[in-house]
Amino acid sequence: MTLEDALRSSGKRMTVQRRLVLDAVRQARHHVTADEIARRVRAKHPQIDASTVYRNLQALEELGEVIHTHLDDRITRWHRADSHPHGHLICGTCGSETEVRPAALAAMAKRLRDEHGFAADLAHSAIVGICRECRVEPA
Amino acid sequence: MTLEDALRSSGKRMTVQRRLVLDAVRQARHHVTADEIARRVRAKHPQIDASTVYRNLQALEELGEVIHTHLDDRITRWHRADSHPHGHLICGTCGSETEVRPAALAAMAKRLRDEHGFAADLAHSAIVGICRECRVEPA
DNA sequence: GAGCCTATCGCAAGTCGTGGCGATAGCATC
DNA sequence: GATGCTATCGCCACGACTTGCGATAGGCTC
Repeated sequence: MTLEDALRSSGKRMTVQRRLVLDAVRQARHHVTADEIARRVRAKHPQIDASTVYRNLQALEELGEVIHTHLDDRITRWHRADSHPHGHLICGTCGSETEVRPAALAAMAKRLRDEHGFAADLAHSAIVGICRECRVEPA
Repeated sequence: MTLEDALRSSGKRMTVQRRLVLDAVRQARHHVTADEIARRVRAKHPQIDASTVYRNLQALEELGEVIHTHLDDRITRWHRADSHPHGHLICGTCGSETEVRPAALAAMAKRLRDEHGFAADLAHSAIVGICRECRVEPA
């Protein structure tokens, strides 16, 4: 389904603001915060409000164009929906962040599906714990 | 180690505010929000500020008395450290919340430890996905 | 291309949580 | 029990969102 089809079938519209937010997320290499997106967007259209950015990120997520992730701070990260999926391991001691292949999480996802009928999205929230270095030599 | 020992050895003090916050978390049956704790605390001492509640929850967590958890909203939940540990499965579609025994998550924790040397705390953040009911009959 | 419906916008106010600052009060010592 | 060091307090302002509201502007229809 194209973006136009998705827009039409959900009764949404394409505005200049929505276009700019989508482009900003697509151009970003990795995860970006709403604030970073707002800055990029305002480079061309300075009057665009932060709430517009937030609302468009939500709308674009409903359309399947972007995805958000939670690391262990209070800041939501966004990325394009077609980037390679992966989980995050975050060390609560030193704050280091490691990416893990979905395969490493698939076994647990399968178990949750078998035992609870629950289709887990293990890339949505980071997994918090203690990394190898901090276990050996606590900071 | 008793609470007094823990306080002494970390250079912390026991204030009436800290006592009230700890009691409020201990008396709560399940998870509670900082706001709910603040309300309980203010029932006796109305002048206690929200920031004091937040800072005491942090301090009590460092002392090992309370623990915080993230569900899928932006609100942190607190509970006593000696309650039975468990993970949370949260449906992104209907919002339902299911508790899971740690054993169901232990297999994945082991895999992360073996492959990445990472000691995951799978009770810290809820696991988001789609529950059985919503998979069969999407809302 | 004008008209109409309503999704979306910019603005302002509110929520949850964090951090700085001067005042207060634990608690160890005398 | 008085003294002194400093952890903690209440207050306030900020940061990341969220939400209600009247104004604007997509985009379908004629």
